[in-house]
Amino acid sequence: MAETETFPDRKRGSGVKLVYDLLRDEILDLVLPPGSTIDEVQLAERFGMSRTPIREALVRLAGEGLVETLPNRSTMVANIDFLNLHTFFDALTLMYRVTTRLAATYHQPAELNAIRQHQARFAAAVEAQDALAMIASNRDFHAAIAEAGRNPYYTSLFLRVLDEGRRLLRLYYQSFDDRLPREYVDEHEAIIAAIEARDVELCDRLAKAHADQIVRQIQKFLTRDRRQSLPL
Amino acid sequence: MAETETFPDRKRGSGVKLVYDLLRDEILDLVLPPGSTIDEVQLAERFGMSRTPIREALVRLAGEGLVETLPNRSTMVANIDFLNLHTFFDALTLMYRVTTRLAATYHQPAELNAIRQHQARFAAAVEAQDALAMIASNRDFHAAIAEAGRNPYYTSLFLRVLDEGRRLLRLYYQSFDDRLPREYVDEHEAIIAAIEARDVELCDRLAKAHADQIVRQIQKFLTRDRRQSLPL
DNA sequence: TGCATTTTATTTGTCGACAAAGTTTTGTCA
DNA sequence: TGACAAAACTTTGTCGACAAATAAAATGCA
Repeated sequence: MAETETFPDRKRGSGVKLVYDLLRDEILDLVLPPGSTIDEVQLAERFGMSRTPIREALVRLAGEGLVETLPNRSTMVANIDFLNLHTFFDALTLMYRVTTRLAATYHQPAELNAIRQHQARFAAAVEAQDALAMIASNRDFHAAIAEAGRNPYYTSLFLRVLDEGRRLLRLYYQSFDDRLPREYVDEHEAIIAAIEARDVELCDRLAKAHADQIVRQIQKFLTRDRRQSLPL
Repeated sequence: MAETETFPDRKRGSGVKLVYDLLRDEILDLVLPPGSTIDEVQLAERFGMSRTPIREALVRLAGEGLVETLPNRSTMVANIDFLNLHTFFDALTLMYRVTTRLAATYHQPAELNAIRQHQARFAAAVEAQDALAMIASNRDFHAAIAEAGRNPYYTSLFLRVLDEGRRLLRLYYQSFDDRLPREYVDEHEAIIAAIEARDVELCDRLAKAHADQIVRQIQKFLTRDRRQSLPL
């Protein structure tokens, strides 16, 4: 039997954010599978509110490409575009490099601290073999680096790319029994050190290597031979 | 006396797009000045519809950063952040380069054609000294190049940056009596040729030079000495 | 049975209404 | 007069209702 959610009385104006955040998480953690339809009325009942705030949350999600709305028809969770993954890898790599470079130049002590905290959480998640926490803290780690780079244009694109990556990584680790690699922890540490040393070129190289590593892992997963798992 | 707009019967679902497109244009052409407040009820009367579709259009505009919404308070046209223009220049330059490079690699004949058409309109606008048309077609020209590059992540960021640039350029040419420079026409032609030749490195250099040129012009405008125009 | 067409049902887009939050005006007292 | 409080007004966020659009079911016909 499913748990019954209860949403206590909330302040006027908080409903949209509540729905938005929850739907967003459910989409990115693949709780809502790509392509599945979203029912406004059902959500309205689930959250105990009218359709108006639900719709606003959906419009915002659509603006970020996490949801697709067909006119006069249902809105559905955005599909993962496996055919054009190379555009994703390309953007991911460039954004890793650019944001890490900028962080080396513009970071301030407090920001480096925030980055370290996310890294600590990331290391703990890897240690505990907690895939969801690892994916989330990895995203936060790189988002914090982008913040330190202080370019809102890059940050917003990077967040979008990282979110898309969150879905891919979830897919990846689901299929490999959630066994998490430790080399990322060390790579993160090296990146932190390079940012602190304000070594732009080293940051660039490390960011590129880090991106390549991730891209390679995902590609390995996508191109692996699935034939032996077919029943005969 | 102001012209009275009339909006004929429209199909169900078209209202949001109508409002969105019009508000967007008015914001980017500085018809709605940055910082000015937006009245939902007034818009609803103006377009002859209820507040619901107006609100949805505003939510979408907020998602693109063209409008800022204060909870329980008015929503206003986003301000231009003059203090952090360098982040804009940085992103603009990088996106010029990246999208032009990708266009050189991935463009197809039809797309090159579209790019040429925008360039023709751009040249005509410069010839006619029509600043608004020139700004719009310049944006379309570079957007078409991004399209040819086929990376939706880059395209979406680039469009956002170009839109922000539309406001800045409008400001620029308003203040200089809308006298339009012709060198951009030639630079555009060179870029087209480089894309057609699929010369990635040349595209990169030309895009960077083009970006630098624009950045320099805007900076010149922003830092010019305004003292002599003060009344004594 | 298989296909086209009408009926019914579901779902979306829009509306008018209303209450909560915020803003301005009015009123009171020092 | 000037500062503070109360009242009146404006604007926003949410709701329930309804009609247009689509999807599903039922019906008719060969």
